[in-house]
Amino acid sequence: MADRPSEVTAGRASNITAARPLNATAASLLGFLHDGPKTGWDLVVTAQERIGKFWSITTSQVYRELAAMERAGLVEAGEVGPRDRKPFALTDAGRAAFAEWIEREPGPENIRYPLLLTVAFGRHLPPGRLAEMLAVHRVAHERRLADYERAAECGADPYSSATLDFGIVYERAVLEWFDRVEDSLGP
Amino acid sequence: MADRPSEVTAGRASNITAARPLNATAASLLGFLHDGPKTGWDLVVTAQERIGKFWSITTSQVYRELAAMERAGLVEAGEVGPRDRKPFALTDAGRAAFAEWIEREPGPENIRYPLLLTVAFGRHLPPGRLAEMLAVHRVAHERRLADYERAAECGADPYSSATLDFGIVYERAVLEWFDRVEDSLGP
DNA sequence: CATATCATGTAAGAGGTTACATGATTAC
DNA sequence: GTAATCATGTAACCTCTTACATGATATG
Repeated sequence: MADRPSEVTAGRASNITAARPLNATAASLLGFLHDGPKTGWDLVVTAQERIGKFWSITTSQVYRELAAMERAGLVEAGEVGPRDRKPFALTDAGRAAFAEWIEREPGPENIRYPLLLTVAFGRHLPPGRLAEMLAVHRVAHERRLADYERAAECGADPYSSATLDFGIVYERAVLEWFDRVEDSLGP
Repeated sequence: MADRPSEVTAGRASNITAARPLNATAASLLGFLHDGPKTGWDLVVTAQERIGKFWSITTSQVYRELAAMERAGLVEAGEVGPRDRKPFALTDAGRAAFAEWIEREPGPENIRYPLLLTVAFGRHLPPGRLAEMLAVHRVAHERRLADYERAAECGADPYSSATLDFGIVYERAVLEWFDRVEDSLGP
């Protein structure tokens, strides 16, 4: 285990209090805890599987939010199990905080796609280099589409299907875009 | 004008040095400066117009990155004009830093769409409420698609067209998704 | 002369990433 | 026994957002 936190630079805590609305990442963790207690590790894995396509979460964040939510009384640590597994369970306050979060109007999406920046400034790049970059990203999207379509074959609950479907529709659109762009910027 | 920065808490400076590669936001600003000197304000407006669809930038960031890039010698302030307009021009070092940035492999995209989180946890919401939220977002996407299509009618250089085209393809895909989701989660 | 817009920025901190440290247990 | 993976976390830092402060100039 790492060093004890120094008093001076102890990791800036995530800002979770009763007064402020939850951030979406913390809320998601609470969401997953509705299915029963989970450890930080479990949550990382679950989040990656279930919302990783459109909401990336790192292990650092998970442990930080869990600690903050424990301080705020939204989750409760259970008994430490084998391999230091430390399960967290939802409290009533946590359930209430989640309910409040999910009632709120979801904010606007925000896409950050560095490749599009590169394309936007494409005139500063030899055409071949740009085509190369596009090709690299195209195969990544093809692969993802294939993964999603495979996942869609084994059915799931309607909510998971809906988000998976978003991924499929999105990836198809991006691939269509690659076709068009390779025509217009290629030769 | 605001208070002078205190020595203790002076705004954390953006970390731009010759040693590290530029961040994408700073690089974009340099990209726009290839068309001639611009003030912070100009850059905010230009960025919003040209890359705002897939790379949001705030005024705070612009002024901070400009200050950092000036310290690093990547841009040079010109004479202050009317209304305190302070134009910045690209230096040779800035041109070189941009060239280096755009040669790099662009990173993966990252989409964060809170609505999808809400859908993923939709079972915790009365169906009508979820439908309401979907409807709100649908009209936002319809509006954006219309804007993009209007913009596409007045042609532009191929690189701008390509990124605009991404927006169009994306918005159409999202609308298609709304159709499907309203079917599967609606009744 | 009042309001809108142009224009500059600071302060504070939330949220996210990267890199690291540590050790237990399972599978080969 | 050694490598992979499970599992917990800290430290450091960057990036981005929100809220605010300040004033000049154009427009009605």
